[in-house]
Amino acid sequence: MDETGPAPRKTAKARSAATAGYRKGDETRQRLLEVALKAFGDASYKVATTRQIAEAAGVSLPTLQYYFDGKEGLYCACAEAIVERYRRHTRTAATAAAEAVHADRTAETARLHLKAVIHALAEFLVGSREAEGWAQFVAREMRDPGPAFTILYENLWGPGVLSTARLIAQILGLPEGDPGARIRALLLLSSLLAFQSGRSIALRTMGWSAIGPDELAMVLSGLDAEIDAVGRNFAS
Amino acid sequence: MDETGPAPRKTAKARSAATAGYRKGDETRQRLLEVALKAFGDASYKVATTRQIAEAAGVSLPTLQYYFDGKEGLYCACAEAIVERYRRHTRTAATAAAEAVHADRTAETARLHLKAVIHALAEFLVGSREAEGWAQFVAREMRDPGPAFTILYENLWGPGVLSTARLIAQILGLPEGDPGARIRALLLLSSLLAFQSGRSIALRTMGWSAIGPDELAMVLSGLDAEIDAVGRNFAS
DNA sequence: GTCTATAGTCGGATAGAC
DNA sequence: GTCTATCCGACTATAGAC
Repeated sequence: MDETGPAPRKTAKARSAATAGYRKGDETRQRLLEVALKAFGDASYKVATTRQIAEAAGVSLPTLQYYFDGKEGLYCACAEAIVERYRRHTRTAATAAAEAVHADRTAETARLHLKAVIHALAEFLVGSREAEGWAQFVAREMRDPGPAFTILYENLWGPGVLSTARLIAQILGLPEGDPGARIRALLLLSSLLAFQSGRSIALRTMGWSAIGPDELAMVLSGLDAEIDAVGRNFAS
Repeated sequence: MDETGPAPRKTAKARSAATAGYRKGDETRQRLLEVALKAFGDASYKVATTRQIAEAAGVSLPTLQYYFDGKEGLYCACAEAIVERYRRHTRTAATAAAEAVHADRTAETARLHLKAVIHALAEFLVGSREAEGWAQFVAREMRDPGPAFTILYENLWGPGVLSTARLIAQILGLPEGDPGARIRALLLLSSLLAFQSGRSIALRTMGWSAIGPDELAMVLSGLDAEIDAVGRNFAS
């Protein structure tokens, strides 16, 4: 039950690193992965360099080759690590919402759970210092699809958008899978990124120097207002 | 009154290209700029290459050097060109909204103009085929601030967010410059990017193959619903 | 497992002819 | 104004010793 888990992560050439027994070099592998997560968070796939990563990890270039079979293998390993860590961070809210959808199909229950999910996501994306780089990684791969797009779409974006859309459909009284609900889900999730991908703009606009707990609370209340408004009918 | 205007765009070294008279090479310069806009739209500053740009423009590398004093100069010239073209595209809606703010300070007028501004922006960002690359350029520079960040923030993001925030504040009955209104403005503008930066996710989620007039209409109606909800009070 | 040394490629920029 | 030729640095990956 380690950070990365024991199972299926080696590429063909690097298989030997996972032979049964003590696996002496696992710590080196882990250090490389950690450094790479940071590096690929700071810069895109093309711009980040294996030299820089190897140096920061205190190993030489061929070592990286040995464990991950090259730059692309390392990049994809990072994507898988992000998926796994993201799951651990948001499991609670996600399963609670999923159960609620089945247990109590009223609009107000769905609204409460939508708020809970969005709060969890916002806290993860904006609040957690370490998640900042991961979010950048995911956002970049979304905009300029690369070697890890499929991994991230199938494990993060796809399920996330769909479960959000399900909650919104329930609030609006629409059938599951309604296109309008999906659009609203995309708009809502995308607005979250104002304070993540768009951090430099947001800081400058708000006159903040960082997004701490107080700032996060203001953002959350803005998001709540948006969610409160979903599906309300009003005159005029 | 040409595409780029006559005035102050040369760097020190490239000054000679703008000496009085016929300026024989202006057409070459223009061609390079056009190609560069496309190239820097498709790829980031680091990833796009001057070789590729020069070749696509049908000139050699030193020519690029001659007109723009290197890669960075070309990049900033692109940013300035985008600002200028964006202004031409949205002048109408922007000035109308600005006047309305002064003429008629009711919430409903502000709401109508907010819708008009957002529609104009969405049509520009999502609808216009040529703006696609420009939007990518701007979005990238927002996330990873580079040589052109200041140009784009001061001329695009800053004014855009502020005028949106002003309209929202008016709808909400808050004083101009209220932080809550600014947050709502950032959230609203950021949600627009779901169908721009997030195009690959959006297409896949919606099952669309492209965003044509019909799809754009659905997005606009989602945005309208969001705007309609701003500032409404409702009993739970 | 991890290293040194190096191959092979490609990037931006410059010198200097025309 | 625009070119050809070239420099030099940085990158990914491999060969092969330890």
